[in-house]
Amino acid sequence: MDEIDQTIVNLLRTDGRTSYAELARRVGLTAPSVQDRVTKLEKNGIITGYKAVVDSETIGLGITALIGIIPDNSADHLDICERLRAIPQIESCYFLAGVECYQLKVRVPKMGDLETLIHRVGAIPGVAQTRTTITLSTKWEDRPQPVPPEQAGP
Amino acid sequence: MDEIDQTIVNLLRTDGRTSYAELARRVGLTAPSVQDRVTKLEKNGIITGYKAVVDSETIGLGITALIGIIPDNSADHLDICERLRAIPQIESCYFLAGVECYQLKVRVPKMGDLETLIHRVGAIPGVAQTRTTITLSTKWEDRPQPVPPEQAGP
DNA sequence: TCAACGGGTGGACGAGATCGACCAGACCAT
DNA sequence: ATGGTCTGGTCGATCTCGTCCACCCGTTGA
Repeated sequence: MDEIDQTIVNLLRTDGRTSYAELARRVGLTAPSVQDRVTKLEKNGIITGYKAVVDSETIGLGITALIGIIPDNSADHLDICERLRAIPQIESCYFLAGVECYQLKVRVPKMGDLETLIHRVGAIPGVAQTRTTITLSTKWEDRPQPVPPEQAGP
Repeated sequence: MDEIDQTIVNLLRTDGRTSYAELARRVGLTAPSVQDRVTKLEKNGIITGYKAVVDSETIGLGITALIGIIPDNSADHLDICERLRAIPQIESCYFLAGVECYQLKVRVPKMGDLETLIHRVGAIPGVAQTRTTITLSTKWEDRPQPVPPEQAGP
């Protein structure tokens, strides 16, 4: 993970479809060696995939909400996690340090779908309470910040 | 935005580097017509970009936190938003319906950086209070859900 | 009926991806 | 020093892919 790798990662994070030839031009290497580096970055789990970014509203997922979950004492977190994962509308799921020990980011087409979803989450065993907040607008999302310089080892 | 477009979008959301030739095979068209469709999807703002997905921890952004912002009455939201946007560590920013009218998702290398960041956000004019929650683990993030079927028009 | 049009196909050509062979420097044990 | 090995690069050949253009075919509307 040298400086060239960082540049490659930064380029791919802002445009995931950049060709190897183009990357090669940017970093001053040849295409095969860049391809080799990218393959290694993927193998080492640094690059875990590529995604098209889609405007949620225009594809009919106009409503975004954040749902906090407060568990009860008997909560089986493996089970909760598994059941949450089975709900496709939950796009992100964070395990938090706090009373609300999960936060979900969900997207649905209509308010009725959100209501259904909240009931479904609330019905999961171990979930004592949920707290939902509607997002009025997404200012921005998943903006890639540059890879920080490698910190010196111990 | 017919069924074929939906398939293309779903494929590109799960693998943004799928070639046109491969997409063509999947949807049963030829490469040029698929390319044409993708270009139109991009022009119409349905596909807004492509990103490599990177494992934050391995690139040195091991700490993820959620910061809620409670504004004071004098808050100038355009100004707040602009100042927040200038902070690179803020990867996402949602405007919420609630007391905490913004929620930020931030990533930093070390705890010290988070402290600095919280102070910086707290110092923005119009920000009365912040509430930070550390994420202990990210169960999953930005999982693409399939494009919902086009709802019937009015 | 005919022209225009949107959306598709097929072919041609240049650019890109990919593979193998080869090369240079770093490192290590002899 | 010397030779072996390893890593990471280049070069060149080949095959695929992207991209442009001409053409086709069903629909629409005058």
